[in-house]
Amino acid sequence: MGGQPGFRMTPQRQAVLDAVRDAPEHLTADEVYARVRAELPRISLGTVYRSLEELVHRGLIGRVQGGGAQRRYDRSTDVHCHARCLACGRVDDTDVEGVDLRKLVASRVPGYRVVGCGIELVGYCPRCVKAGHAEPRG
Amino acid sequence: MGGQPGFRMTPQRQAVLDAVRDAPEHLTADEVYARVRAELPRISLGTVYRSLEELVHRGLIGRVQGGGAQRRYDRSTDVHCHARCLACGRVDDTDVEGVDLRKLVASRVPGYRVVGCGIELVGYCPRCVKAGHAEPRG
DNA sequence: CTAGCTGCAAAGTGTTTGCGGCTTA
DNA sequence: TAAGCCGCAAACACTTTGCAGCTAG
Repeated sequence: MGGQPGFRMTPQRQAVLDAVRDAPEHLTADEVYARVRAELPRISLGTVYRSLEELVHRGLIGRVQGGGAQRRYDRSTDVHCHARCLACGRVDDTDVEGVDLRKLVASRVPGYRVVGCGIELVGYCPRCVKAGHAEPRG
Repeated sequence: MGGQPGFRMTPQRQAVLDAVRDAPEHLTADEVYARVRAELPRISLGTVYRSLEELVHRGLIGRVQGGGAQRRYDRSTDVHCHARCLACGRVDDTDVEGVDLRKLVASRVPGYRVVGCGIELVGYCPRCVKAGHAEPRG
């Protein structure tokens, strides 16, 4: 647990890590920024971006593969499936029946060296369905 | 087949459609732009973006779900899997054993209305493996 | 002392949009 | 003629980066 040389878990990084870990869904950098500012009002957006990438690089958080416009971050670094809302962009974890994720990660693509995978279901989240937003972008 | 009211298949749109259909891999807007300019040197990047979105909207091409920075476009609108290269960003079609795509599209996520899905394998493409680029971003 | 980190602001990258003019049904 | 489209350039949204000062080891 001693960490790695030259890496400091500063208050800023801890706050970013906590924000990602405490969120039930997967946050964008902006959303992390908003949450962290409650605790550290002088933190900059640049620091949030740098911290997120650093934490991904250290394996402490994951980055969501899925294809929304914005990048999202994930408290889990395990392979799992995501559900993404086309109306509001929200991303949640989910399960998919009949898909063996371990097998999937072990998939072979001719000539490729495969190192990971992502499954994404796209649709409309409960909130947007109820709000009648179940149409793409208006 | 008759097309829809108020939609014109202009030379620009045809060229964009052809570029997407003729490419073995999935192109970014920029790559489409470069190809189309060979034929229509005065076309603008804005027109390429507008045409691509229009063609997606008409169901003539697909948009790649996967999570690269740039959006990519796909000659097929069917559900299928993609392999994405972490080094060069290239996206190819691929197959995955043991995954029933029809079942996957029919997946249920509690509360969600699911309308599509994407499976993406990430790794390093043959060219980048051979070139020794099989490390993320340098 | 010095490697590492931060806030700030400017620069990048990829995409969208407003507008005047052109084109085609 | 009018609806639709185009090229151009400016505007946008998100992310990255250069820099000077601060901080912890």
